[in-house]
Amino acid sequence: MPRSREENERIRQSAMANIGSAAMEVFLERGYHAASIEDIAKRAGVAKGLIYNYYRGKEGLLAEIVRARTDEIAGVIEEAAASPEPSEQLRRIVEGALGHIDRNPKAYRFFLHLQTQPEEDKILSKYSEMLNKEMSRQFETQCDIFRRMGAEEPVLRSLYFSSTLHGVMLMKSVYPGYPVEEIQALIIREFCPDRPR
Amino acid sequence: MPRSREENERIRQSAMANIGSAAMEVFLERGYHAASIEDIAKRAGVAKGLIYNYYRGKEGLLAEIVRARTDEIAGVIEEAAASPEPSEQLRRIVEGALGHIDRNPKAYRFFLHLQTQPEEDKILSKYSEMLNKEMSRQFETQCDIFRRMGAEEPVLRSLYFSSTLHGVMLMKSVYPGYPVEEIQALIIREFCPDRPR
DNA sequence: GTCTATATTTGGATAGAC
DNA sequence: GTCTATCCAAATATAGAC
Repeated sequence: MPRSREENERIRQSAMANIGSAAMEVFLERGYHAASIEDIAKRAGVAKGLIYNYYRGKEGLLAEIVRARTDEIAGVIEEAAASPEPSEQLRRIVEGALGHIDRNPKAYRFFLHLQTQPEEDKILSKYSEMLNKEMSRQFETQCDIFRRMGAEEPVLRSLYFSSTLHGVMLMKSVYPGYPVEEIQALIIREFCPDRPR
Repeated sequence: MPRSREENERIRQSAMANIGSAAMEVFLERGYHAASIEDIAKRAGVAKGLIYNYYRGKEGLLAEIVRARTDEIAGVIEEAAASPEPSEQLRRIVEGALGHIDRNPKAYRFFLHLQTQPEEDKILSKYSEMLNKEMSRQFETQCDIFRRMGAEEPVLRSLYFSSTLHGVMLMKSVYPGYPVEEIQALIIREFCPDRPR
C-alpha cells in the first residue's frame, strides 16, 4: 500500500531538516571549503545522493544557513526596537549580540570566516554580501538610536560602537576564556547612559 | 661550462622569493583553500613542478607567510616599546596596527580569515595557533602598559582596548569606505590620556 | 634548475536500481 | 524516498626529460 501524501510530506520535511542541521554542524566544524558532502551525509546518516534530492548541492546548503543567520540578526534589532527608550535599545542590542555569541561561539566564528572570504571568491562572496546587507540595515537603525540620544556625531559614534561590539564578538569567538560578562558591562557603561540623570 | 656555486645560490634565492611573493598575492586574493598551486605557478611565471623543488607544497608556502606576519606583529610592539611614556606606547600600537591595515587591508583580512578557521582543520589551525601566540605576547606587553598607567583593572582594560582595536581593524578590512582616521582619533582620545595634565 | 607529462586523490554531482 | 555505483573535474604531487 502506498504512503499517503501527508505521510510523504512529513518524511520530506524531516529528512530535509535532518540534512540541514547536519550541514550546519559540519560547516561550523570544518569551514565551508573543507567540509565535504560526504561528511555531511555521514553526519546526517544518509547517502550522498540523497542530499541532492533536497538541496541544490553544497552551495544550496550554505544558502539555507545564511538565510537563517540573517533572520537571527534581524531578530536582535526587532527585539531592541520593542523598547521606547533609545539607551535601552542599545543595551538590548549589546545583550542580544553577546548573548547569542556566548551561547554559540562557533556560529559567529563561522560567519566571520565567511565575511573575511576574499572578494574574488565569486561563490562565497555572494553570501558574504547577504550578511553585510543585513548588518547594514542594523547599522542604520543604530544610527537613528544615537541620533535620538542626542549624540553630536551619530554616524561616527555608531560606527565606533559597532566596531567595539564586533571586536568583542571576534575576541570571544577566538579566545575561549574571554570574559564577556565584564566586558559587556564596560560597553554598556560606555555607550548606554542611565535614564535617570 | 657549469655555473658557479654562488651563481646557483643566487638563482635559488631569487626563484624562492619570487614564488613566495606570488603565493602571498594569490592567497590574499583567493584565500588558502581556493588558491591552487597552478594559480601560484602562473603568477610566478614558473611551472607547477618547480614549486615543489623549493617548498614542501601549499602548506609550506603558507608557513612562510605566517612567519612573516608574526614578525610584523612583533615589529609593532618593538616600535611601541621604544618610547618611555606608556600613553605614547599605546598610541604607537594604535597607529602601528591601523597604519599597517590601512596600507594593506587584504592582508589583515586574510589572517583574520585564517584565525577564524575552525579548530578541527588540523592543518590550518596550526598556523592560526602561531598567530594567536604572537598576539598573546603583544597582549602581555599591553597589560604592562596599562599597569604603568595606573589603571584599576589593567588586564580587563587591556582586553577592552584590544577588542576595540581589533574591531576597528575588522571593520576596516571588510568595509571599504570605513573612516579609520576619525575612529583612530576616538580610540586615542579614549585610551591614551595626554601627558601634561 | 626548470619544464612537461602523468599518476593519484579527492570530492562534487548524476543515473538508475530498489 | 533512499541507496549504490559511477562519472567527471580539479588539484596536489611526482617522475623523468632537457
